[in-house]
Amino acid sequence: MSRKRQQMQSEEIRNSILDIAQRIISEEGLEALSIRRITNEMGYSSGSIYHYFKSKDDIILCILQERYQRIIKSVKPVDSHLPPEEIIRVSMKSYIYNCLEWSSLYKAMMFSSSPQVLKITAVLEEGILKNRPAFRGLIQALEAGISTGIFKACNVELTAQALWSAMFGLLSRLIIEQNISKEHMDNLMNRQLDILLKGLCL
Amino acid sequence: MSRKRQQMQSEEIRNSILDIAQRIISEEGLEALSIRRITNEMGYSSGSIYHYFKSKDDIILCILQERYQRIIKSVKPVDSHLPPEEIIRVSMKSYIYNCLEWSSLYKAMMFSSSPQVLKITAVLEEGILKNRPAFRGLIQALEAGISTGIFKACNVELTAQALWSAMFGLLSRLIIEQNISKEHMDNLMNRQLDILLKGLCL
Amino acid sequence: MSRKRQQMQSEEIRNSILDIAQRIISEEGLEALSIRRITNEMGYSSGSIYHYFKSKDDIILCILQERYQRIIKSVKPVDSHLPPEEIIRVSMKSYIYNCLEWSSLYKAMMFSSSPQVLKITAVLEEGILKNRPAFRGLIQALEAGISTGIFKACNVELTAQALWSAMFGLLSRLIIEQNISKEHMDNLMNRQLDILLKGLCL
Amino acid sequence: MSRKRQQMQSEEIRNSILDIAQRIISEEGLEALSIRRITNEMGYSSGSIYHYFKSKDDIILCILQERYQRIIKSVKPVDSHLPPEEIIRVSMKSYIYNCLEWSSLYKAMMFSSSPQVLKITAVLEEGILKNRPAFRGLIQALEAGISTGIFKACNVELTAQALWSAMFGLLSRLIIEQNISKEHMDNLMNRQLDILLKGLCL
DNA sequence: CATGAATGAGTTTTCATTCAT
DNA sequence: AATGAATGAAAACTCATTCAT
Repeated sequence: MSRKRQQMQSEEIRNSILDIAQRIISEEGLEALSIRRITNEMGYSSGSIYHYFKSKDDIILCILQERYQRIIKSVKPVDSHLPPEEIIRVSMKSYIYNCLEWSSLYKAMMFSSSPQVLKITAVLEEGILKNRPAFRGLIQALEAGISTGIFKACNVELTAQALWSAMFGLLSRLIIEQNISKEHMDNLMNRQLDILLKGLCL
Repeated sequence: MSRKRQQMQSEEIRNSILDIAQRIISEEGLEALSIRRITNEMGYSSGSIYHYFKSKDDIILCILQERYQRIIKSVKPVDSHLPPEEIIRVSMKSYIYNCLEWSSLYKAMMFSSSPQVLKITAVLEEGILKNRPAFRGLIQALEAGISTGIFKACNVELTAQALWSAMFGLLSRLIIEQNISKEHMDNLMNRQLDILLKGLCL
Repeated sequence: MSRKRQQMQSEEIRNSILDIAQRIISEEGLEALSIRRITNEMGYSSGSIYHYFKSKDDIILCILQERYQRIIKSVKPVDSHLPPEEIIRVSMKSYIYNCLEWSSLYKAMMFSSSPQVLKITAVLEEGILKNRPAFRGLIQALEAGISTGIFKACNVELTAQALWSAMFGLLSRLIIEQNISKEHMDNLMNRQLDILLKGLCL
Repeated sequence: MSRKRQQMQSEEIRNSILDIAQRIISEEGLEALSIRRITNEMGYSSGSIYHYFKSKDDIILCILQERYQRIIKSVKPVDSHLPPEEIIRVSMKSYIYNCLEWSSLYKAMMFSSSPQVLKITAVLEEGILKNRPAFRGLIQALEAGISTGIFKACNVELTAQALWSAMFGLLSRLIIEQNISKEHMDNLMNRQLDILLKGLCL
């Protein structure tokens, strides 16, 4: 009984460490993350964190793996009755806005070449998109667009990779350059989407 | 005579500092760069670096200006008699291949949000492309395409930003994911360029 | 038990830091104080001081608050039934003798223009004497003298500042010049006080 | 011939070192003085200063000895036909204003307990004022005041020391506390002088 | 399980001084 | 006489990690 309770507590503490660490990374970037800050905010002593994680790197990895996916999943699903172009346009913009809110974490994740992280984030490899639920919507929209004769027939995976990379490039620059006005952001997104969607058509 | 010789040596030492710094940045990222590491690798005391550079930031800036731009400038110019579409296609592919060869340095620079670095690398801000010689070719091609009636009329800067960001996204993923085959790379580039160029047309 | 013991130790270490710092300041001045010197003399690593104080400035502030004020407060209170002139004369002489015993620390503190130090030591600013308990006696004596018709009516704060500065000047020279005989010291103090007190009268 | 000229130059360079050092101390304080700054401002290399002075401390000492007296001497002489009270009042205010303009240098000099400096600055010792030309005016005014029956008979040297120390105290605090308004400064000086001069009278 | 003291290596920068040239 | 490269010690501060308690 008390063991179970302790286990629960232990799990909770682990989670609260991750929560705090995630918040620090999101708000102030990876460089601002320190063991001291986490433990201070928890009201714990600095040594205690080593009961739950074996190193700082371990914490970071856990956040990337356990938390990042929440962000991706939190992108609101788009009404699938809309025309395919509209689905692509809306979902991409929604993805961008969503990730901009977690930009530090997104950046840490998406710019990492660590094999463990790439297991989750890689998208360019051939055949990989089957394992990426987040791409399902995009692929279905492309297929729908092709079958309804709006889009030109094509290699759907390759096209999804090309499209997503384009949007990823814009999102990345928005995150990196930091000071782009909301208005200009919209212009950039719209212009890029106009080009991409026009480019898909017959 | 000996004065001249000293100057030579001085210049050589300055360069070797930049070499070492560049290597560290390329191999381990900007954050891994420290004065101590540079001087240790040179067998110098840490203070001596201040004979050659007035601060760490100064070193970084020099690498940006003296080294990074070499990479950008080493992109072969494209025959300007080609049709605009062709110019865009060829120069973008050439840019990608070129940067892939210096991928570590390129990554360190293009993914940095340091204000100094952004002074050189930022591209999204409104009106900024006038100061980016590297974009001259792209902008001229767009204008040429519009005036010859191949491309639809548009805001040229905005379009250049959208196009370049798209390509930057693909290039970034190629660098980050590392293991993409040459063949698939080409397919991705071609597919993206097909979409983008088609998207520009009337 | 052991917790309590640890706390004791902790308090002792904190005090020994302050002791060492105070000694360095007294013997060699504020500028000679460095974290390294303190920790070296303690046989500790330089970082460890940050367990006890959050910065060097914090240490200085503590010395000011915990140590310097002891000196000021150790000035024996003067029997308030004495005539105001006598109160001023006795308390000023007592202040001088007292501070001469801690002359190095007094000098280090009173000659410092560091903002932190001035927070505690400044006296000339208009309206500041309300916050200086050490001046209460002087001010009360002045007010008493005025109301009993011995002293001429005047701006009491301004007068207190002028009087105290005069005495401070003599004390400072006594500390700086070092070699003044006890007898001559007394002559100087008495002569200055005679002038000052005569100067206050109607 | 050329040797003489070289000697001249050598002397000139020495002086220009002192000039620059004095200016730095006056404008920014002793802590701001560095060999590098001096040589940079002269357009010389850092090593060259050691041909003219054997150390930084040597430079500081020379400034204190060779330059300080200029400041003291630059106090404008007061019209000796004025009444003694007026002479004392005017010359003390003039001394204060003068020294406030060179406050860093004055502070460095007057707060030093170095024997070499004290040879020049000491004033409290018995019998010492005979050797202090700067005190001649004050002593003469006191004697005049006594012989004309305005001031009470007294030990003139002791009185001069007491008066000067009082003024020195106010001046010191003005220098140390830094932020006193011109208006309040005047009030303080006037109040102190009122007390002191009244205190001298019969 | 938790503490908190302690370390030791790390960060950038400054500076007086030396010395071969 | 002058240079300028180089040193080495110093400055304050940070931080992940260890470990006895």
